[in-house]
Amino acid sequence: MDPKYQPQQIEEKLYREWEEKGYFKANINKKKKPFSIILPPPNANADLHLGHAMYVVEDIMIRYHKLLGDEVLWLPGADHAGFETQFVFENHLKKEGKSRFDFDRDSLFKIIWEFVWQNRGNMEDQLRKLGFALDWGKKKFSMDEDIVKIIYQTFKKLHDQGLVYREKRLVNYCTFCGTSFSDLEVIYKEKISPLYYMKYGPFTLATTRPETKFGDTAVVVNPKDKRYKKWIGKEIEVEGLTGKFKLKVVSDESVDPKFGTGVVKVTPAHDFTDFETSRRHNLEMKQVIGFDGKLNELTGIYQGLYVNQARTKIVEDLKKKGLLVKIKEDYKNRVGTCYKCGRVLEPLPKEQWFVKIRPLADKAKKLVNEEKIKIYPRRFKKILIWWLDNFRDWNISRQVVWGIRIPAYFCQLKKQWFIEPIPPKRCTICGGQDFKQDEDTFDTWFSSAQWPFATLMTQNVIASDSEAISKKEITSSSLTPRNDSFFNYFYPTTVMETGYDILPWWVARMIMIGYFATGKPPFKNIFLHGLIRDKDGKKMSKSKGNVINPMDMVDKYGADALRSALIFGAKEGNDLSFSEEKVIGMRNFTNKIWNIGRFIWMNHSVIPTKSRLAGRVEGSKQKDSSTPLRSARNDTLRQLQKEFKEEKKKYLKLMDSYRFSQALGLVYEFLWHRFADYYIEQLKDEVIHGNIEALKTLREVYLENLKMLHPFIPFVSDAVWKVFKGERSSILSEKL
RNA sequence: GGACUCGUAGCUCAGCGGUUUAGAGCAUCUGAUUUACAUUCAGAGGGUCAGAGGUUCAAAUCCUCUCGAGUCCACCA
Repeated sequence: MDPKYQPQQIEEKLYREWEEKGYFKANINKKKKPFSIILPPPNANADLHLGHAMYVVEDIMIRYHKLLGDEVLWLPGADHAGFETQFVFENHLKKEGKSRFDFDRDSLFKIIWEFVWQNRGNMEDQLRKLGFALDWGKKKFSMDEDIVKIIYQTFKKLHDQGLVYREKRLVNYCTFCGTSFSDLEVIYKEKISPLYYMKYGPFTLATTRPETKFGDTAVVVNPKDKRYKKWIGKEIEVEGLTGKFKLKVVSDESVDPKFGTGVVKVTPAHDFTDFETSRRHNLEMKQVIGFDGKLNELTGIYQGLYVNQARTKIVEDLKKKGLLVKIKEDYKNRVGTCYKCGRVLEPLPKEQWFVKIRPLADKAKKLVNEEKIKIYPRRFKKILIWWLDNFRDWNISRQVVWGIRIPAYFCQLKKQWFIEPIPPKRCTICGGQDFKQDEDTFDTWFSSAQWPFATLMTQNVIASDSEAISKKEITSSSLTPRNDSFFNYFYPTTVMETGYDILPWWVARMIMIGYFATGKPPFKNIFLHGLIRDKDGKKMSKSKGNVINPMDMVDKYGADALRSALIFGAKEGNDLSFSEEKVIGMRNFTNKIWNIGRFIWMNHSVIPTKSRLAGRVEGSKQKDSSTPLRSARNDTLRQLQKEFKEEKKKYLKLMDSYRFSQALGLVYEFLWHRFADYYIEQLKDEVIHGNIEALKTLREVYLENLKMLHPFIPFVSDAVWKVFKGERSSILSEKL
């Protein structure tokens, strides 16, 4: 054994061995308890960041349950990450002086596919470097043919049950990125938006968006507002920039009489509140801004101007015409922006596919309330329920090429949509050839929402017992004969572990869609971890320059050090502060583990000889073999065994209640400051003089602790284990 | 406006199903070593546990309020 633990010489080789010997392979074993986790699939084309390294929490659970003797599955995969990936790719194109408009749909898809495949291997190698006990043979990609087939079946099932519908509605649309989003993708930013008070027929009203006035189809006031009561139901004539026009005055509770002048113009095509108002009052919708972000032909001389340009010009013209009363320049409001490019989003009316959330969310809520799905830390239960109560219908259409194309077809003859999971040869509606597939792709989260069951349903694993083989199950839609025994054994999965930041995006939707598709919750437990911050508790970001690359840490200090730095002293579910110093501290810990082993091994492997003894004893105090001391040593041994017993009991309790940080802290404290600093120091001379009893006790307690530490620091623990138990042994075939 | 998290040693944080002198890592200071490990060991300094009430024999821990930091959500036109 080297005097120093050198992870660089051990980790890669050891991981390869684990993989080759099949320690990570899951099978169907009805004699064992199944324990399964589906890895939250990283983007296929990106490198891992520290957030991904937090999957170490999952590896801890996986390895711990392996040690408990469960049949364990940790299933890896990658996500195509639709719009995200296309956005990255477009930036890449920009560097070459090109844009997405230089390609037709098919060739754009093809070059993005190639781009993704070129960048794909990195992520998997990085997960290996972190030591994750993933069952690589079962990895899936969200665009695998069989996965897509399942996504399509679910979509059809939702549609058949009236839970998917197509409707023209206001959606958040980024005119730069060229796609719509769901509510969740919108980032609201506080901005200074001058509030313009303008003359509007007999009224004065306040607006931040004068350029939308061409799309106004009514004026609304509060029904209780005495000032305007007499106008309700009447029609007014308004002098505008492009001539006179007439509008109805309606009343609606949503209007706050105290805001502005208490009169609001209604622009149903370009404002969410107004859209709702228009539905309540049956108002016409008039779109004056196009998907290119420019004003359209309904705006007269303003046609062709971008929204911001138009606003400036319209304000000038209003001034000239004497229609502008005043401007509140310092007015602040919140504006929806694109989460990728940061530009202001435009609410625009568009026909899209929506998932009807209410029935799905209600069922999901029941599962959570009845603890069919448990969530840790507990406080997130309330947050999850809040989301399930407040979700609105989910727009799943994206105008992005890189994605899973929606299997919806439009019959040109009957002007109707139909859904087919398999590309149809003929129109389902009229039997003819005249139909066209929807150009749009699914929101990535629509496929992610199906990840747990989709990945398990597409495994070709057959049960080892003949009973299961003879009972080949066929899917309800009978598209593909499928062996469901693997799915049945591992689903619902045991734990879904991910960051709390994607609770509504992913976790909630997996519950809703997973339960809909399978009649079971996709997982029994949810465990949420926090976000990683820098050593001053600040968010890591490229612009701040405080980003730490996890792979650098692995190269410098070893995967074990990085892993334990992410766990040690961090409260589950809370953000944690991370620094290189912390990794160094944990590297010292791995070295300590190594050296404790080295000490025991050195004495263990060398049978004490007289000359050796003489060499050692010379210069020391020479009192070790006297009888009173011997019995004192025996007391020490008993004390050690007692202390270890308590430690292990506490450890199991902590591990079982997901308090990994405390479990690691416990073993850290015990092994370093009790076992090494105290017990080894006490027994050192004894051991060197060949006290077999003392050595045996130290060895046993140490090896037990190695097993306990293995989930946290798999490399060094197994490396030392092999020294003691032989090259062909591994903690991975041990039991706690 | 709603919800949540946090305010504990110089810094970053544990501890919070209540109980002896409140902990860790890093940092600081003093000392040790022909050594399993200097990626080490022994020891020291450093905290009225944000503040104020309350419950209790007993509170950093439970309850209420106040102040401060941060996060998420919400149709202020």
